[in-house]
Amino acid sequence: MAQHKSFGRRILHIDMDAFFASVEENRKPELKGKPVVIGGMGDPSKRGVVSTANYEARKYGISSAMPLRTAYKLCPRAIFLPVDYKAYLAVSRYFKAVLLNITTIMEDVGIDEAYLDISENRDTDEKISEKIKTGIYEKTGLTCSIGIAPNKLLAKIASDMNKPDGLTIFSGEDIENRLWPLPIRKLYGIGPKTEEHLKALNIATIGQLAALPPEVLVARFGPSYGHYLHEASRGIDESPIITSWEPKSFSREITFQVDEKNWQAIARTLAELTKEVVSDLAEKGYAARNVILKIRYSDFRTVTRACSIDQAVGKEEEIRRMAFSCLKRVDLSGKKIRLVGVRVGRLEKIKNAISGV
DNA sequence: TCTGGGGTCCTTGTGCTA
DNA sequence: TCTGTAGCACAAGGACCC
Repeated sequence: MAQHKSFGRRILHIDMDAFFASVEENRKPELKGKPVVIGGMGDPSKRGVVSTANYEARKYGISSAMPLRTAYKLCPRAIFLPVDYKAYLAVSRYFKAVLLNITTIMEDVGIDEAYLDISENRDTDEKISEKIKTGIYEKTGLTCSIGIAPNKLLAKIASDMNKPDGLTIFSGEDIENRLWPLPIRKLYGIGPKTEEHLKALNIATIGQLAALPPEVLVARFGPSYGHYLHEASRGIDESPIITSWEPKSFSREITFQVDEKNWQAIARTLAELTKEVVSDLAEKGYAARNVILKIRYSDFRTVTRACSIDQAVGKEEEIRRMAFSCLKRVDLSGKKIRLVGVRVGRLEKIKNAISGV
């Protein structure tokens, strides 16, 4: 893992605007101005959730992670499309090439986001942003939002402040006036559960969180996360830009269209998923020491069973045998299964691997 | 009634060993 | 030999991210 860390940093966070939906609108101009929802198989009568909704669809209250069926109820006239990951990846490569022209100190964050360390760049923030926005628009026809701040935490919050096609520059002096009035959910790392916990303590804004003694947070959330919350609420973040990393696991999982209780169907699905995971391992040149099975029952209760060995393996029969030994330890008697998944971890790089990626 | 898929990291509980 | 404890590894679950 390559890390870049320095003091007096200028970090830029870039987030593509409604990325999947924008790519679709770009290649199908007839979609422009209409509500567009991307998710699952593109069929709102089937199981799946919203990956991205364009700004027109968001007016109806449709948002990411919402079940497609709910989105359909909110806006039946919306156009529902399946996720075409390959197409979005191709566009992603174009816009990241533009970023690499600015600096090679870039951290990839998924398909539509990135951090850049522009500390050594002599241009002004405005000039750099203009170069990026123009470059990306020329290459892809898409717009993006940019945040620039002394660290990753604040840069990310900044890029979200002025969407779409925005630029927000955040300095250390803005903590009190611009960070503290924001709701706690705007802080990276605070999800629905932590929000609930904090609301129970009458904490609704980042400023109120910053005013809490760190001991209270540590007592409530443990040393690691408690300390993180205290620092983050004060805009403190020393985390480095990570320009390269090794994967820690590969996984595949699938939700059945209708809950399944037939053992053979579950076993068949597990075998198929295992095959795909093994193909990932081979393609990326890894072997695994750990196999984890995941089962979700119809009541959404989720269990996992793991199995480890001393010597890393990459052959399908071996991984499948481990996955099935895990399956035997799960109670399936008369129970309906919603999801089955398999993950391989404790990866070891194989020498002389054939890797096309 | 509804709640995807592919990841990472952290916490907690448990069993082993010194 | 018994008991307590600390450290470690691992399994399982949970929270969060895009």
